[in-house]
Formats: sequence, structure tokens, C-alpha cells
Amino acid sequence: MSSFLGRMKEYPSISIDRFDRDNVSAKAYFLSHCHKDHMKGLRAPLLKRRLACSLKVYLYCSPVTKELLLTSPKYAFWENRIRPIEVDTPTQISLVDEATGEKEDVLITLLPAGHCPGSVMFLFQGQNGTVLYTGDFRLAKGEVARMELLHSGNRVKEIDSIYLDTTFCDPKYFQIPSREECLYGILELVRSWITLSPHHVVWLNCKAAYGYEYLFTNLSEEFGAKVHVNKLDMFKNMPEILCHVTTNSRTQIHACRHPSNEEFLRGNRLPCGMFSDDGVPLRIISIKPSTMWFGERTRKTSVIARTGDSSYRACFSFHSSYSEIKDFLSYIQPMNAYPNVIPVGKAVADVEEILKPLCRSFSESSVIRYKPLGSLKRTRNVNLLEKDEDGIEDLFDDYPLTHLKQKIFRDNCCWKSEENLLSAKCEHSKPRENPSASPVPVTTTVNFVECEESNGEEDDDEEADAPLPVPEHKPSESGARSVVCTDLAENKLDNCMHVKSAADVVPKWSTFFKSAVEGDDVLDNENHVERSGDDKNSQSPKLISDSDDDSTHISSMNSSQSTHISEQGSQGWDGQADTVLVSSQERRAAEMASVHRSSFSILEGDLHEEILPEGQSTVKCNLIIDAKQLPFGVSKHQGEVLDLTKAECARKADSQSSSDFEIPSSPGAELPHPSKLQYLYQQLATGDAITALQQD
DNA sequence: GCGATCAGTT
DNA sequence: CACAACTGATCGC
Repeated sequence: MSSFLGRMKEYPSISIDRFDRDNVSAKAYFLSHCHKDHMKGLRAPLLKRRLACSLKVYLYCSPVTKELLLTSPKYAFWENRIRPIEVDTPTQISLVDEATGEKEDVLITLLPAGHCPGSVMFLFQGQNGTVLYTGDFRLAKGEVARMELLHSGNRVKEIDSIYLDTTFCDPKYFQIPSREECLYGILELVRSWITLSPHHVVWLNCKAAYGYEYLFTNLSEEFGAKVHVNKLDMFKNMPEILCHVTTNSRTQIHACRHPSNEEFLRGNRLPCGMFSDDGVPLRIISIKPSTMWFGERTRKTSVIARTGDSSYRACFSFHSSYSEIKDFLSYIQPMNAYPNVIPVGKAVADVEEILKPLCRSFSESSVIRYKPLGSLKRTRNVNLLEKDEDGIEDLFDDYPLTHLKQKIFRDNCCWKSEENLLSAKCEHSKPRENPSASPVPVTTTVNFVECEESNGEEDDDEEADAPLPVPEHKPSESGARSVVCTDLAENKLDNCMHVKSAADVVPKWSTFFKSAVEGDDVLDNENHVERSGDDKNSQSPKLISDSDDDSTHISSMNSSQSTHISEQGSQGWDGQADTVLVSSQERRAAEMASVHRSSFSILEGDLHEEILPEGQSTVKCNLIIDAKQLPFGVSKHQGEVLDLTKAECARKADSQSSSDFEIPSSPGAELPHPSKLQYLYQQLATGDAITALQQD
């Protein structure tokens, strides 16, 4: 919960995410996202009066945040005083002193924050320095490096101060499973249940807050069943979300709410009161998204925990974990870092103590730096697969080309874009066509060593005493505990909240909006209970024990699955690969490879991370090549252990390589050339000259 | 009756 | 037990 008071030292005439007390007198207001704890005072009479008197004071936020805010009539008075700024579009604003008429120009850049729809970070550049206010954020490891507007040329911008979401900035929250892992876990749990019969329904016990939308859209897209919610008017101009939610309760997936949710559930009723129309009682499971974290020295286990006969907890986090924050901060290396969130029982000083070592001022004071040519700019950490051919020249590059690329909008012209945006055409998500035409199926299993510590416990479930993830049926072949995943990431092009490869198209917020809801197909009340085509031909994984009691239909997601899950009909290795996870990079790589007639695939990847005393870690990726798939008839290399750098491995499996939130490509980054990829995969397969990977 | 604050809920 | 983020009760104007 934000404890930021609203003002930054460098730009004290600006108020962000706080609108009460002396924030009322600010020259400009900023709202990072539409959660109540960031909107204090935003509809108070004091602020209303200020707006009436000071006609030049505006609220700046993302177009989506504006849309969500204005959904509530309580904020309608803001209508003409909000200036939406497009994400990733540096925009100059003027802070006007109404008494003297003095003006101060500040360049504002909104960066996607990955916290909820419309959530952004604010980058301020002006005469008082460069300051980044993160708001609340969840960015995966490495995503900051792909934010072009945080860079000048090939280097990260010099950030004087950062105001940081420190919600989980404590080593005890060292790791939180990635968005993809969590999503896939939930998808498979839902699949295992709702495919049993039309009377099997799931209820997602979500809080009343924005942030679950990408879960809804992915579920709807995967199962062809819209998610039942209480309200959808806030999404009226967001067709990508709107077309996946419904107020029609005749669906198998519910995220509806009622003040006495739990009682409804106990009575085997959904909060919306939905009942079956043929007399057969509904079979309901509840899935409660909540944050699960894993300490530095613990191993990840399931992202799903069973908390009762028909209740589950699913890992879900709106905020970055400690290691994600660390990655973010140590990449940016600001001079100063200030926490926005102080957990109860902690003091500001405690959190600052954690942040300090990650700041530049700390490393500069502890290490004497030789700067023969004055102030050398830090070079950006370069990803393994990225080339940095001009690293040396970079040091002297005072005129980065990116500046030419950045379109700087002046105050006025920026606002025009909203009209375009509002009239932009809705791109309805299309069902995937001809899945059998997909390239060679490539799946990877990421196995996690069993976690002794489960940090996600809560005792608020009535059945909290139920053992946490304990397999009820023994895995048949493999004892590996796995996260169940499918390769669904592909083609989920929701511009806001869908899982998407970082290399995909840069988002256009405009596709989020349209002038009016098109036709009835979006808001209609048709029944979407019928199952998708995929499920009809079901190769449906047998997650269910043979017991008649289907309330124990799935032991837990860390029990081994007898069938791997893939949409691509890769039945060849059913029963071999217990669980699968495909990162978008691997998927992309696979597609590229397949294009180039490379007909083998990586079947399993085992990830180990070794924590070294200095706190640095090496990661070993154990890529097991499926011999059956190899064109070379090589089988002896199964289990070959490759030493890759942490960065590369993290990209592959550990760290949430793709995101639902759009991060533009790294400046200067290149997609590996297909021929190169093929070569790499061949090397991998044969086990030869692996070092070539590292040299690259 | 409204808003600020605190307590309670999930 | 903690956690986020909401809803509801209470108090003061």
C-alpha cells in the first residue's frame, strides 16, 4: 500500500498519486493507475474547488487510466481536466506559476508498469534532474533493459532519483513465480475442471480491483467461455477486454462478487446466484489469486495450492518480487532511491537500507572510479544475444540516435491523439486458425526442486488445515514437481494485458479504444458455455483421479501430469513430458528454426540456480534434447548440461521472459538470425562447441 | 450527509 | 502470523 506522500524532492510543484492536504496546491497532478490507495483526495471538495479556481492545472495519466477513472461518476468533474499522455511518448508539459506566470517545462514519459490496466511509471526530465516515479509495478527480470525510453543511445539514462514500489522489497519475497507460470497454472487448473462437464464451474475469488483482466482474457480466449463479472461498463472502450467478459451468468468461468461470497459458496451457489437449468447441481471450485513467494534459498514449487476440497489458491502478484526489484534497480543505478511503500512494522530507514546498495551513489562511494575523460557514461548491460558492436564508441557518443527517433509532442498536439485513439477500430481477437499448421511443437519442462518453505499460507480459508500441495496420486513416471503450463502465449494480442512476447509489435494504445461499442457481439448475452473446439477433440489431460469424488479431481499442480498439454497435437510424447512450459523466446526460436527446416525440438529444460556467497548466482540450464525429434540420430546427449549465463537462462525460463505489458525492444537489440539459431540448436543437439553460445 | 479515519473482510 | 485492497462503522463537522 502506497505511503508516498505525493511530492518528489526534485519537482515539488508536482503531486503524484496523492491529492490530499498540501498536494491540492500542486501545479500539476499525476495518477499512475486507478487503484484507490493512489487516489487519495482525488474527489475531495478541496481539490474540486482548486480545479474551479485554477483553470490551468491538469491531471496527467495514461489514456486507459483516464477511461477507468471516468467510469465512476464521482470523478466526472475531471472530464475536461485530464490530459492523457500516450505511453512511450515523451511529452513536454509546462508547470505554470499562476501568481507570477512563470513557466517551467518538464518532459514527461509514461512507461508501462505492468501492474494493472493503464498503469504507468512516470519519467520526469527537466532542470531539476531526471527522476523516475514507478508507481506500483511488476516488471520481469530484464524488462527494464528493453525500455527504450529509459536509454540514450545504448546506455541507460542517468537517473538522479527513483521513487520505487517497494511492496516486496525484502529478501523474504525473493522470488514470485512469473506471470506466465501463474497464468498457465490457473489455465490448467481451470481446464482440468470445466472440461469434466458443463456443470463444472470455476469461481475466481478476485478482489474488486483492476489487475485481473489479463487472467480473464486469457481464460476466455483459451476456453471460449467469457468470464462472468459484475460490471463491464469500465471496459466499454476497451474491446480487447470487453469481448472476454460478460454479465451473463451462463458461463463456466465466474469472477463475479457478492458481499457474502463465501456463504454463497458454502451453499454451493455462485455469488451471482447462477444455478443449473436442468436440475443437476453445479460443481464449483474456487480459485483465489494471491501472492506466493519463495525465499532466496528455497525452490519454487507449485503455483497452485489446494486449500480445501474445492478451494485453491493460485499465485498471482501485481508487484515485483525482491529479485525483480533488484534487477530493475541495479540496472538503472539511480543516485538516490526512495521507497513508495513502507510495510507495517518497518521504518523508512529499513527499506532505504535495502535500496542503498543498489544505488550508484553507494557503489561510487565504495569503489574509486577512474574517469580519465571526465564523466564516462555507464554502458548498458548487454544481453547475450544482443550485439554491441559499437561499445567503445558509445562512451563518446554524446548525440544518441534515439533522440532523433523520439517524437516529442508539444502540449497541444499530444491531446489530438486521443481523438484518433477513440475512433480506432476494434481488433477483435480471432480464434487461432488451423492450429495443426503450427511449426514443430517445442515444449520445455521447467522442473523445480521441491520447496520446503511455502510462504503463501493464509488461514482465512475454512479449510486451511488441508495439507498444502501434496500429490494425491503418485506421478506415474517422473517424480518431478512441475508447473503446468501450455504454450498459449502465442498470438494473444490484447494490447493491454495479454501475455505477449517482448519481441512482438510495440503496443498501440489506440487499439484499445473505439468510438462506440460495435454491434451486439460485444455486449450480448449469448451463452458461451460451450467448449472450444480444442476440448471437443479432447486430448484432455487426465489430471483427474479415478475417484468418483471429483472434488478431489486434481491433487495439485505439482503432482505430475500424465499427459503434457499442448494445443498442437504433439501426441508423440504424451506421457513423457509431464508438464510443459514454453517461454516466448523458445517458441519464437522454435518457429524460426522450423522455418528453416530444423526438425528437432527441445523437450525439457531443467533449471538450477546456484547461489554463490557474494550473492551472485550462476544458472545452469539443463536442456534435454528429445532424441526422437533429432534429425541426427543422436541420443547420447540427453541430459547435457550447458553453462549459460544467468541472463540467458533467466530469459529462457526463470524470469518471466514475456510480459502482458508491452516493453519495446531494446535499443540496438536484434532478433537472432534464423540461420544462426539453427546453428545454435544444432550445436546444442550435438553437444559440440557449446562455447560458441557464450561467445556470441 | 459528507468525508476522514479506523476496523473488519477476504 | 503477514500481505493488498477493498467495504463498512464510527466520529466530527
